[in-house]
Amino acid sequence: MAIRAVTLADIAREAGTSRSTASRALNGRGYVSARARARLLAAADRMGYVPNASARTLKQKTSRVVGVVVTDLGNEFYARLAAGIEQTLREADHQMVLVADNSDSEQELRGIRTFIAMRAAGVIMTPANDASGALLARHDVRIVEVDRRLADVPCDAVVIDNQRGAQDATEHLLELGHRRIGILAADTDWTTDAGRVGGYRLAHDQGGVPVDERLIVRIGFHAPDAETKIDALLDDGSPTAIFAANNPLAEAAWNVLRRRGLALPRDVSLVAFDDVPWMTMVEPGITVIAQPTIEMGRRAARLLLARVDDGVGEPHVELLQPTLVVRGSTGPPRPSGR
Amino acid sequence: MAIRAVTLADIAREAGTSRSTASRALNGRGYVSARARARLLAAADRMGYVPNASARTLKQKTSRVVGVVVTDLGNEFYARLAAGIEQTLREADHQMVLVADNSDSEQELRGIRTFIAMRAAGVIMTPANDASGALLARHDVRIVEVDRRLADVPCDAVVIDNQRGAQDATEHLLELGHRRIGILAADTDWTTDAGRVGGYRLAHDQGGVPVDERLIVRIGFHAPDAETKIDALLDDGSPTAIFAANNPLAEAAWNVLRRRGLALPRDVSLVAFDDVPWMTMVEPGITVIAQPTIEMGRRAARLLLARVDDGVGEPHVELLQPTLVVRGSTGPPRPSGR
DNA sequence: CTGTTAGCGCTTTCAG
DNA sequence: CTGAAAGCGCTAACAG
Repeated sequence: MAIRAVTLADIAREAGTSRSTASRALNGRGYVSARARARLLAAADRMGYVPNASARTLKQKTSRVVGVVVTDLGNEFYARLAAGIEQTLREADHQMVLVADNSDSEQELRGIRTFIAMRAAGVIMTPANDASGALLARHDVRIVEVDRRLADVPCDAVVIDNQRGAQDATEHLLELGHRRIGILAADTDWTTDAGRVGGYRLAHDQGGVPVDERLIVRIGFHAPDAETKIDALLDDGSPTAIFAANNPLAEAAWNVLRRRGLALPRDVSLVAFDDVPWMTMVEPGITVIAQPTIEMGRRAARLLLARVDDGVGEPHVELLQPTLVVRGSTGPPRPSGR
Repeated sequence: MAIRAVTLADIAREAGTSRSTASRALNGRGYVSARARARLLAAADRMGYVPNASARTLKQKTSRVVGVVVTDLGNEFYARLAAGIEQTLREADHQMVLVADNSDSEQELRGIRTFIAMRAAGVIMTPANDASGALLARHDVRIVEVDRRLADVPCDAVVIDNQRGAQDATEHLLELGHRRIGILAADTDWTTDAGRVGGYRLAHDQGGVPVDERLIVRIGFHAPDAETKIDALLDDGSPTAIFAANNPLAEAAWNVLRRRGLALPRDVSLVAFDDVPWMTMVEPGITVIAQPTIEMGRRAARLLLARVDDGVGEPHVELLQPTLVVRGSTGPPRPSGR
């Protein structure tokens, strides 16, 4: 239909001005007489003018695109993070180009390169690779890390207090009388898992309860054998409670417990890190360490936007506090022991 | 750090060739001697060359960006759709810029304009506004509609057979003996809701069961009064079964039933359109019309990619079949009646 | 096989 | 307040 896209030159000609004046009028910067502006605006509207973002980006050496990389869009947690980011970016008239990396460094790096190629205004990521930060910094693109920290260059971040949350969860269990608490954590070197395992240990230390290392189970992301490992924990570790340090592991644990016919909390107590919908719907509801996921996304976006405006400066790190929500899945251990 | 981004000219100079030759070497199209190519590639690598996407887009009048607009990223269904799209796009070395429109025409149009500005290779959307299609067509950008159809211009689409699914759900209930089946559908003019309500009616017609219009309840997206309307249905319509035509409505219905202490399926049967994780975790599990959501996203992306390569031609519409999965939430109505 | 040339559409000094 | 001019980085004829 459209023989040729309408350009600034077209509307300038139509309104009888130069391209420069047209540019000023349509962007609202620089002096333009009211009359000229009105004619230009009318012409643009009439001709259905849509500015060419590439041309502008080429000239200005920066775009309104923000690159976002998350681990897995199919995981409710990351989906909500992305939802918060998108919302805030949209309100600020920026665009989100979203890449999932399945926690694979190579995928992440490819995404990052694309963002550099697009002259992204900035990048928000749940990092998987500490080299990405340096690459981005070298190309002068701003970074905000969210959920976890990894970059070996200073950058903004918004994270949850993982240690505090895990400590709360563990103390809650300890107070109920549990002495053999299994912990299920992802098999990564991420700050999230380190913090959560750390909080678990700390609570034990402070409570004077020794930690049996067999109770600490690391399970890879998307590992097919998650349930097997949980079964093994149950068989060999005799835990009276389980702390699942992320929502897929909580789901796996819950499924194993159900399959084995173990009643919550009578036979085993369960606490999860990260609250997702099913946890309030099952009976009993799951006790959780809730995190403000969408809000984390929003804040990450705001931090990035601020950084883009203000340029360099001290890194801002926002540490949000998680909340222990006690529901029915936790209770005292069986008096009998085992 | 980087004083100035390294450009094609830099690496051409470094390798002692012209920019054109460098361009050919790095893109692998056109003749380049093996020696020149090797030198160029080495130089690019050494200097950390990242091509400038805007410059390329400006020249070629098209990018590798695909615009995607979904209704609500916070809804599991749309998140999975996006996940499937992203995965396929990534494998084909394209980028997804993702916008949520909250089923608001104005938001959608803004997104669309952005995509046009970016010279997107194409757009995939769960449409909310029939004007978007025309606008995109005018600017010569390819469209794939997913989940529902709306555009007033011919375009590719991948949708589920809503009528078939709803008919299956309703027949299942009818066969169990239900005669008063409530249906909860979104308050839209979308093909999804029309198809689902249509299938519900059709099953009744074919079964020779009259439909009481009071049993058909339309509830706006994100309506705060969803539960109120469901309560009203229960109070005034005396349904023995409820068919929730999308997953948020299923969740709302389930919550209302639980609050009122109604047992599934003894007091009321429940069927949902769209299978999400909680539906297998609650007790009893929810009988659903399952749709291959991630696969729908993948197919939409493949369709778009094919369209971008092949240019114009007959619209391809993929109609996927949903599956009835019977779980515990459906059973015969109470013999007593009410 | 390679280099020259000519833009793509926009913004931004800089004179007027 | 406005226009002329230059150029962002890349690609695509085209002529050698």
